[in-house]
Amino acid sequence: MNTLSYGLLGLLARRESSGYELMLRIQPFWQAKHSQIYPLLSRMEEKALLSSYWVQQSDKPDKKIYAITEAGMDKLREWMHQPIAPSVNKDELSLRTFSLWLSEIGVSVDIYEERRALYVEKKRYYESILDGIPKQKCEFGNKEFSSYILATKALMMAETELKWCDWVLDLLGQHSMAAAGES
Amino acid sequence: MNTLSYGLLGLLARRESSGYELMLRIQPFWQAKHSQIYPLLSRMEEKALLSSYWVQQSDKPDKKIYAITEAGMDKLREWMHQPIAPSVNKDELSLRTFSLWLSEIGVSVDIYEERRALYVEKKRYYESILDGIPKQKCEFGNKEFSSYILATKALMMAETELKWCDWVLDLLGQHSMAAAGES
DNA sequence: ATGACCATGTAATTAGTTACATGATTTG
DNA sequence: CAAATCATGTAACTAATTACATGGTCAT
Repeated sequence: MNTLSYGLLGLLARRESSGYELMLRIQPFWQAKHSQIYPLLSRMEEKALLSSYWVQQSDKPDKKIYAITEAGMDKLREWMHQPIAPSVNKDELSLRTFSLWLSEIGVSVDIYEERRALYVEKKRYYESILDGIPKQKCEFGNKEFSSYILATKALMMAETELKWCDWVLDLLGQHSMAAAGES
Repeated sequence: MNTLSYGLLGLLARRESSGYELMLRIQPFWQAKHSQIYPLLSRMEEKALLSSYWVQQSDKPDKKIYAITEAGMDKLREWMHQPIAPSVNKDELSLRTFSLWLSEIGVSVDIYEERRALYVEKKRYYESILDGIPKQKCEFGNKEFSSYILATKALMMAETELKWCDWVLDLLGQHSMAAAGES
């Protein structure tokens, strides 16, 4: 049982979902493709941590709905007492930034403008998520509490990254102006 | 050539290093173990992107120093014009937080206290890194500029995560007090 | 003496991506 | 009419981790 499996159990402990839906639901926390999730769900069902049934749909393809079993809930509760691995971040932009001295300023500006737009979008997304969470339920013990603090974190992080992009773009702008003044 | 390889080229474009040192230097941007880096370096040397020589040491084990070749620099410069992949973040704490409603409050407090300590340490680390960068060199075009903006980002992110931990711990504290008042 | 740091490497396994395969419906 | 969304799955490959293997120095 890897971390992703426990993540899927956690999602299914809230509500049953299709593999496709689970793939979408887990994206904010753990980026995994459907080709990794489908075989995992099969193996978890073999171990009786999940059960499933097919739902016929007329307009869309049929779907297989997974639900967590009591054995699955036990596994999930067990996991809650295990040590937590430190986060793994793999950001190509950081590696690229490290070699920025090899780039022209115009190319650099484009890079951070692009990232900036991404974080503006992300910020809007998490703001809308937070709007959808009823605040009176945001207390420890409720499922909404988790969603609330996670969405808040994602929003805070997006805001910080956005601020950083703006700051970098400002530094790059200053440099361009100084270069223009010198010529 | 994967992203990690280009990251290693970027590090070596600044200064030559041993595999062990590269493993340490790349950690802030890309978490990779020595067992992944050593074979990669070998393959990059085979492709003539790197050259190497052994340095005898008396007190410590001998080491193999890698340097980037002109072909390696060309590859690196080429990469600078390629599209940048979005960042991948895999944080077990997020998955765990999602299932927090299954935990007791004491266990939850411990989890965020632990993470808090980690970010306090991280904040201190990046503050010391920033102290070590001469500010007059922090302009676009210098190698120091990259280090400066990357360390600033890491500091900003650590501060945000720290703020979030404090906020969560405050919410958990409020809950404990409310529970005590009710009893 | 126990563990951490330095230093390099390989072998076995698991995790994750890309590509293949299918096919209807909706939106621009 | 092209692209995106919904929906499931497998096959081939690459990336990454864990474990094995060695061995000296230094600090607690």
